[in-house]
Amino acid sequence: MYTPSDFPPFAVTVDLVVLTVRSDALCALLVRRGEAPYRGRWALPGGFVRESESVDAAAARELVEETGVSGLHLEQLATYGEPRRDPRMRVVSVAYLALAPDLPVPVAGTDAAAASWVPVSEVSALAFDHARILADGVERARGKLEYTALGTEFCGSEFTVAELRRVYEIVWGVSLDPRNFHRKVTGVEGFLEATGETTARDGGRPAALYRRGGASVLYPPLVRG
Amino acid sequence: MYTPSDFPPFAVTVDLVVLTVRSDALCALLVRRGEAPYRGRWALPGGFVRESESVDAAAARELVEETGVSGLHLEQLATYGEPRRDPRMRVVSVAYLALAPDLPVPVAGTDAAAASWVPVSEVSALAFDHARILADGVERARGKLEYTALGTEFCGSEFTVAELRRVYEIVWGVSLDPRNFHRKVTGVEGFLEATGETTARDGGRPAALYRRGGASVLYPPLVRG
DNA sequence: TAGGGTTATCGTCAGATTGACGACAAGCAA
DNA sequence: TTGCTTGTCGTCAATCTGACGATAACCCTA
Repeated sequence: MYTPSDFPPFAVTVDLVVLTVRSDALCALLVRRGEAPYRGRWALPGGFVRESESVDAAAARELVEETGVSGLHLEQLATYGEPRRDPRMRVVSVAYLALAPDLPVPVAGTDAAAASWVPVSEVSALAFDHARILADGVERARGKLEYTALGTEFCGSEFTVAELRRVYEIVWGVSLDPRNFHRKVTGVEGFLEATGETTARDGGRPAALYRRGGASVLYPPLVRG
Repeated sequence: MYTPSDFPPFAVTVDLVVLTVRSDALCALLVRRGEAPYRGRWALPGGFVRESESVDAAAARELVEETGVSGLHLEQLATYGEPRRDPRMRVVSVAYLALAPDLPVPVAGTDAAAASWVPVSEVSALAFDHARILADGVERARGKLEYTALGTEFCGSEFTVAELRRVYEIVWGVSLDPRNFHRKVTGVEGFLEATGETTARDGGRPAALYRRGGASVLYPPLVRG
């Protein structure tokens, strides 16, 4: 009915673009490769999809393994399948984008020598085609902040409007008017949910604390700069 | 260095969601399967990725084979990799979205018994998980029309504002005010390029003909109904 | 050849949204 | 108490949107 020549065998992997905002910079989670090829180079975390798991499940599994945290937002980014992107064999990689709050130091994975948060502006010479995947992920994240409520994923469970604004400023690399930003995000139905509490952790007048609201799309969208 | 158990072999395929607007309906290109499994069922066109071609190239090749036309807009949609989505073996499928003008009758593919444009509202019982892939493609197309200039891809090389408006109305399933739509699309810089000619093919007063402009993103976006 | 029907295009106007920015509130430190 | 800092509310002009009136330019038919 069908023969092996009908479907050349591929290896299928997942690669993760995990982004966070910390120390006033947009950072990506990278691992240093412990094995050839590209031994010693920085790369995106990822791994082979197992025989009995879905591709999405493989991505979720790797994400928990790398960050030690579950429940993070995870979405498919794109699939990369150039014939020679891995020198060993034909590999098709499904990339995922995850947005995380400022997590503690990442866990060193099983097959990675080290894991670290690296500001995306300082990333250079990644293994394979991971530079392009990372760039695609950053661009997707920037776009997502405009018309979805995902900016809150970079914050903790409770946050102030100013903290959220700094996320936008850092991810987009622009500065936003605090008063207009405040009016906008508190005005969009379902974006933020007031907790009733305040905090003075940034000095100055105490700010109201909010939680993520139920809305996932923002209409009208926020606008960059 | 590595053993077969590290990377279980997968078959990798591409599936195409090819959409067009014809006879006042949003239609998808479907083929009737000539082989098991799902023999006789409608399915999305697609096929195996060859050993020496990239996944993107495989999608482009299939698109030309199925439509007989090259140069259509083609973009990655998503990748589907549930373990049992193909009963024969583990298959990961990369789906692509293509938008086409009203093409002549599609060409019957090599391994498909028949190919046809089917209104998406009348599609039922597709093979594999193709119903979900088609739904994802339609939803993506609807969204793309809001903030990109891709609506023009459904039109021929020259078209009137009213023809473009009907595309939006059919894809979104809403009705739009002709006067406001006209103001909007002719006002966005780079969206439409006047040819200087007119046509009266719809009866009534002759309408100005336009070509696609260079813009790919629409700012501000169009809004659904 | 004068209407009447149809579609295209321009104009108007009120309401909503945006961007720039003034003003005041509420904490901390000297 | 005086500043300094950050948060929040208000104002105002410019712009955009949605609803819709009016006119233009073709076809058809009487």
